[in-house]
Amino acid sequence: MDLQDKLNQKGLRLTKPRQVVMTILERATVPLSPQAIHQHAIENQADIGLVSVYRTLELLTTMGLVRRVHGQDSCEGYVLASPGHHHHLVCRTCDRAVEFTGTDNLIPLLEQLQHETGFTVDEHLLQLYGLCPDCQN
Amino acid sequence: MDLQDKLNQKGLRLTKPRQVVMTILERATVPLSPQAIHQHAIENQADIGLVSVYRTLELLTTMGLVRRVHGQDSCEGYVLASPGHHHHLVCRTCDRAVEFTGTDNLIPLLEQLQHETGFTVDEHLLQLYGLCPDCQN
DNA sequence: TCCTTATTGAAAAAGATTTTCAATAAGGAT
DNA sequence: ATCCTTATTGAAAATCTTTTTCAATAAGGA
Ligand SMILES: [Mn+2]
Ligand SMILES: [Mn+2]
Ligand SMILES: [Zn+2]
Ligand SMILES: [Zn+2]
Repeated sequence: MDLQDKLNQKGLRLTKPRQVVMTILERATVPLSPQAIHQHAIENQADIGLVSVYRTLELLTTMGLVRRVHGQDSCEGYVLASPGHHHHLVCRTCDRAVEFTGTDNLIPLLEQLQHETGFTVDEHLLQLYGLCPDCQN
Repeated sequence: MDLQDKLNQKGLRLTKPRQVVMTILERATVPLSPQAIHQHAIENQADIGLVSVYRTLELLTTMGLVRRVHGQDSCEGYVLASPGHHHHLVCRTCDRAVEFTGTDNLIPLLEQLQHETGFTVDEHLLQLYGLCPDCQN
């Protein structure tokens, strides 16, 4: 089922801005801010408004097609999200982000914490930072 | 070594805004935004400027005394950071945040990823979200 | 092709953060 | 205790980011 169907199914429409944002994110190797996405669009002769970039990112995020990546200091930007449980490993120098599959490494920790704190834990944010092969020299 | 010394050591000074921000964070149970901190200050008759709150948060963060906590959607705010390796468990309803000690649960995952991706991994961001005991009803 | 209405984009409004700069005060030196 | 240097403050302005409004447009089902 492609983007068109996923949208139409909910009474939503496949529009130029939505296609453009999606394509840009598909090609990106680093998390992109709304501004950066807008810039890319303009450079590719795709004349869409910044407002629509914001609106599209919000939509795609709630649809689970896009994920927000947090930087160490400020919030970095948005990346395409594969379906399922994933996290990101981000290069501190060039910002390149690779996705990795969530494991159950955390389960013992979660259980211990639920026990100790009385909290229930149902979501987590895990991001790793380091240097990509190219940036290690 | 107290805050005074830590600052003086670097040629920096212990000022009213810095004391006030630190005190407010010490008393807080939820991550606070710069605005929220400023508001607290005013309510406590401590007449400091919002600009200084920003500057102080940046300073305390680079000194490692304060940590920025990311929300699930937007960036939440700042909390006091105990020295050492810690993470936060945040209540999705009332925002209460409890700190927990970093464990070595992640080590196998890190090693596997370094191997598979060629990245070196030296930092990570881990935050857990759930419901605190009070908010479970 | 027509019709409904979701969506767009320009402009304005609202909010958040940073820069500037003269006035102030921290704290080492005398 | 008093000076002196200079780090720091805070008001205002500048800048940047995000949201709201609303008339014009264009998806896409009929
Ligand atoms: Mn963030
Ligand atoms: Mn996970
Ligand atoms: Zn890199
Ligand atoms: Zn709670």
